[in-house]
Amino acid sequence: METPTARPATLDDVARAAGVSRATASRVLGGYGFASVDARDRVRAAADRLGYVPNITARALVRGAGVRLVVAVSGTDATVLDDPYVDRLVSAAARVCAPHGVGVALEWLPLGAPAGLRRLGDDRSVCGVLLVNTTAPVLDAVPAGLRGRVVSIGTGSPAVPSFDVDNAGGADAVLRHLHAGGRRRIAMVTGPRWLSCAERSVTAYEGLMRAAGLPVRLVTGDFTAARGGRAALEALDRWPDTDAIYAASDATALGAIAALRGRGLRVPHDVAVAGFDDIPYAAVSSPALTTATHPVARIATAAATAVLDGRPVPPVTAFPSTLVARESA
Amino acid sequence: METPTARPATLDDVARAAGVSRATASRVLGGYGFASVDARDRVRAAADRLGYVPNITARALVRGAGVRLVVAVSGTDATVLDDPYVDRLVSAAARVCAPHGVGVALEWLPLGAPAGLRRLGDDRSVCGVLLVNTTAPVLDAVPAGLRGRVVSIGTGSPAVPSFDVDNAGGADAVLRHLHAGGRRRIAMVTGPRWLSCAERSVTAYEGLMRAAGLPVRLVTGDFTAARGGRAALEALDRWPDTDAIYAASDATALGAIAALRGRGLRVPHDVAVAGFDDIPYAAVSSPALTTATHPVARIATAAATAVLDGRPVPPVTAFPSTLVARESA
DNA sequence: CGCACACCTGAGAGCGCTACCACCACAAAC
DNA sequence: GTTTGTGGTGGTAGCGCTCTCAGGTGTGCG
Repeated sequence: METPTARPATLDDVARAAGVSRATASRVLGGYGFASVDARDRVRAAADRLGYVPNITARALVRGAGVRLVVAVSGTDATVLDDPYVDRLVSAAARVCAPHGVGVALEWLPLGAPAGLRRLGDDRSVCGVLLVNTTAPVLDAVPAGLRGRVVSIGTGSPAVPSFDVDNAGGADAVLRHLHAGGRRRIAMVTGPRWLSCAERSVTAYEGLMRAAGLPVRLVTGDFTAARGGRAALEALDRWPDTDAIYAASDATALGAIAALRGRGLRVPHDVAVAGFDDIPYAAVSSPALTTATHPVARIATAAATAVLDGRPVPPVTAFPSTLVARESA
Repeated sequence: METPTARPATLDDVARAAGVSRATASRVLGGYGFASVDARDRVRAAADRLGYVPNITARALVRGAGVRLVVAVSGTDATVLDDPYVDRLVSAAARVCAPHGVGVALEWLPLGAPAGLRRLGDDRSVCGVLLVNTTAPVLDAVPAGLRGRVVSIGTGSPAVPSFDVDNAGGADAVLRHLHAGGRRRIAMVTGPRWLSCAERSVTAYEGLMRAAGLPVRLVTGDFTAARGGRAALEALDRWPDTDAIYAASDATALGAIAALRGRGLRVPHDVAVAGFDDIPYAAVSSPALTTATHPVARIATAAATAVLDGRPVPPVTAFPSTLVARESA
């Protein structure tokens, strides 16, 4: 940490200060090839003294490596980026990427516009892509040049490995809990129907209901609280004897509870409500929300790590979801 | 979008395809200097045909520009990064940075360890820093090389411009609402006391209480729901006649409401509770939370834009906070 | 002694791009 | 005629780094 020069130190500066060539300095600092103990010490001391920080940009250029990881969220419009779920994903990814000198960029990937993905594939500064809210057409549009550098959070495909919570397992756990609590007329407020990974919990719901000889009552939601409230009331209007609502997300569930309360119904006495995600506020809502865990940060961390490592990854990595029984159901 | 070559097109490819020199192609695509209409057309057509995407890395290297924006969150330990507030900040920043080819990295900046900031200043790949949860010592440690590329979210200093919500104004609005509702024995659950920007609402609280001849009742929190619950009970134990709690964050307020309910107290009948932030779940909690807005995304967007633009910025930019009166107070 | 095989080092090419500079053609002004 | 633009163009240096390659020096072995 020498005198504060205007210009940050370069590898050349370090090499000169250590009395070796740039190649040797690079070898020492890069930890590859041979270097005598003496050279090693001198280079390291010089680097330390000058406050040398390798220029990631130059390294990336020569190595042909990328320098940013793009979180691409598909959806019909850019409001998909406003979701707290996306916030957590991006934040966790950014945390993983920081030590590698990689930055995270957040982009909206319009549904049915494969040009965006193609551009990402032709962009050499992109070291990887995290596809969020993927659908099959999006996965089919992944250019060959991107293979191995792209993973999906949610639905996967043979070409694109996926990381996700075990949607079916979580739905299963919640619905069994509802059933064990004596609920029989369970309506489900879904996520957006075009979102293939969200459909897995719908499928699980339908399967379980049919197997138990119970009625299937589906109302479409979009993971938001506002829509959740409207959807819950819609369900009650269509099927007044509904005694439980299974919401595809905690936000939806919280919205449903508020709407039910607004109509004078007691939760869980009149209608039980359960969600999915176990967001921080689920524990402190009134009534405290029964839900299933969704380890978003762990999923994002694993996905980002996979892309950064570049090692082959199993086609599907499902993170278990466990029931959190509280008061609302 | 020609045949999918294994190697993404470079500027050389485009120049060759257009029958001009690399310099001319660069000029056309970069939109600077002279170029004949003919050359312009040919270059643009070639670029389009080859699916050319400029390599940000190479451009950054030659321009001496950075390629990532670091969100540095100070705190005693890395758990500060788990805050939903940080998630929103990072996500909004990443959204702003994406079109510029800049990625966002999230780092923990240990309190009292200026080496981290110094390293950031010596890192040529860093185009800017967003300091979060700043304290005066951290601001004093900002190296000269970083000046003009660093802004603070929260407390500022003469050398580092700041962007923040109008903490005092928000506190003021909430406390006046509490007072207008007849509350007189108002306890405040603060944020972490070392966090200078959070202290501004404490100061506002103290000022207002003193001016109104009301007792000052402070309990320390840390913005989390869990701590908020414990702090609320602590306040009630120390001052049993407390009729309102002003929480420094919505999470704190939600935790307080849950804890109060657990003790058989009714909100707002027995104790009114108000928060600060207006998070999405404030509207759907039971009772719906009275709070003041905190436009986190707008703040982060403005801060990131300021760093990216590199233009001088006023020392303090305060975003107004407005009261959102709901049921809890 | 010759040869192989370590270990160690520096020269230098080149990643893809920008931007400085020299240059050319042509027209207008002196 | 010469000078001075002015629009258009290409050559090329060089950003900071990695890594190949050629060339050392020293040791063990036939």
